[in-house]
Amino acid sequence: MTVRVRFAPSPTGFLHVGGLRTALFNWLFAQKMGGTFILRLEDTDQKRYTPGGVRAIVEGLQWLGLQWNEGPDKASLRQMQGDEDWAGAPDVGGPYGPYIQSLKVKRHQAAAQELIEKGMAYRCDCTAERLAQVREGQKARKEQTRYDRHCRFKQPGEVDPNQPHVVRLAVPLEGSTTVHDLIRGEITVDYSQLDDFVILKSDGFPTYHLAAMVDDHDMQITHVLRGDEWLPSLPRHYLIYQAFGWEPPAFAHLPVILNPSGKGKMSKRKATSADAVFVTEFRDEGYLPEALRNFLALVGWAPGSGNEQEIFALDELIQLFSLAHVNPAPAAFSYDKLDWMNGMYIRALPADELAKRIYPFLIKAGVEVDTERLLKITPDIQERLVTLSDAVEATDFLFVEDVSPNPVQLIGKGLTKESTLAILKQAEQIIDAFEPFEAEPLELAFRSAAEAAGMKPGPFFTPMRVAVTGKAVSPPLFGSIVALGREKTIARLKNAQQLLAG
RNA sequence: GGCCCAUUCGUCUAGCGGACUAGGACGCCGCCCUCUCAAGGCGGAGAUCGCGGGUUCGAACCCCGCAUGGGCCA
Repeated sequence: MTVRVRFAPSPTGFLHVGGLRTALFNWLFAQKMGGTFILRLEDTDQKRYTPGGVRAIVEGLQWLGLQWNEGPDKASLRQMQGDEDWAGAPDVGGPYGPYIQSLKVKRHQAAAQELIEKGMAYRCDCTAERLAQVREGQKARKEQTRYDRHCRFKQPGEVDPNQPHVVRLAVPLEGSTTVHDLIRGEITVDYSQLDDFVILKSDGFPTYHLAAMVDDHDMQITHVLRGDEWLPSLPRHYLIYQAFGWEPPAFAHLPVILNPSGKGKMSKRKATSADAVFVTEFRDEGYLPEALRNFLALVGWAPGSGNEQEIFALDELIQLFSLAHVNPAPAAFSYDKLDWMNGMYIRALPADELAKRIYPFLIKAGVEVDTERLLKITPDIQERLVTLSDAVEATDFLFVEDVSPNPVQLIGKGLTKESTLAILKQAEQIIDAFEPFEAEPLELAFRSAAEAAGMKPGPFFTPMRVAVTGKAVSPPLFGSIVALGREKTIARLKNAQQLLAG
């Protein structure tokens, strides 16, 4: 049997890193097993739907390179609440559609009906007031609050199907069930812990429990890899499969991702405002998708067996991935390590490719980019970038008319105004006619100049650096000068001299 | 409150009964390299394997309690 897995997010408007990680593991597992990766939109809970939610999911997955084999087509996307439709909308489709939960409500209702007929579920018309009363009585007696199964033993027809009611699953009154998790092993739960939970709400919509199980079955899902927060409801899900007489898929519950502090689930509210949580934020801050993907693969998973590698090409990741090496313990999200990894990926990029990726970040920052200069400086800033957006600050001096050096920085440590002026003047003269106008020969020339002046290169270069780039910390000086061009360099050297003299 | 899951350096992890003087990575510290900043190289500190009991000739590894953290439900 071929493996079929699914990623089934709610279109809430954002794709959270936790969700992305779940998607990644599903995708990796599918690739590894030569299986099918399915995208399904779980939009049944109307409250959680926000316009643009589908888009956030689609773009997030595509950005990371997680293409699905089956999923919503354009027509059903258009039918969906909110009339989701945009130019880049995916049109994947597949034989087990629709892949949008709200479009299957009829199917879910029929499924509930089927269970009623089988005697595995029943209609319940208990009012909210009665339910509250029962709950309070239980509280007063310090019992577990749960539905008291009042309607379970009513005569057939006693609950009017045409009046508002819910449908509840008839949970076995005694005994226990053993559920299996691929990561944690067997878990036994006593039926007395479960109550007759609702599978169809009074508005006719299915609950998650019913809808997801029916859809998983309809789509012939073989492995459910989902967040660990679903583990407590696994017994209910087994019960639903049993009620229908279906064979349940294999389940694997992935550990949650915790805040960097390790306290509490990773969330926007708990994270420092600067910390990214949503996929779009990582993208906009200049993380490379391949770096985030590599990093995310390592939260909760490691190749194991003595393999200490951490940077993986995609095909290696697929090759090595295994559920057996998923760590069941929750893991804190380390921005430090992500930063390091992003830097590794940036340095591994060919320079022209890097320049291409940097370009949109400069444009977005309002920079008037001179492509030729960008191309020239890229190799010099490559090992200095943590994220792509760092390039804005690293290259700003190249794309403005003038810089405004700070006189205090201009006169470096151990220098005077006079000696600084002399250095700038000399620099101007050397650069004026220097050939070839390339970083290495320039550097050699200036090194001999420094030596002739009886100075170490560092202090000698400082006034030039500040004059040309406007700051004390910059990319390598001669690469910067070459990228800027002879004319502008000389103008800035003159400018700095004027600044000091005046 | 009930139930479920988890627990190895600050963090991510390797480890599946003897190979552990517990390995690697991020971060941190130091040195080297060096035109600033990085990157890179080398080295260092950092874990009585949450605690207590068992099982065993032998336990980070198996079992039981407890504690703590997390999650779900209310």
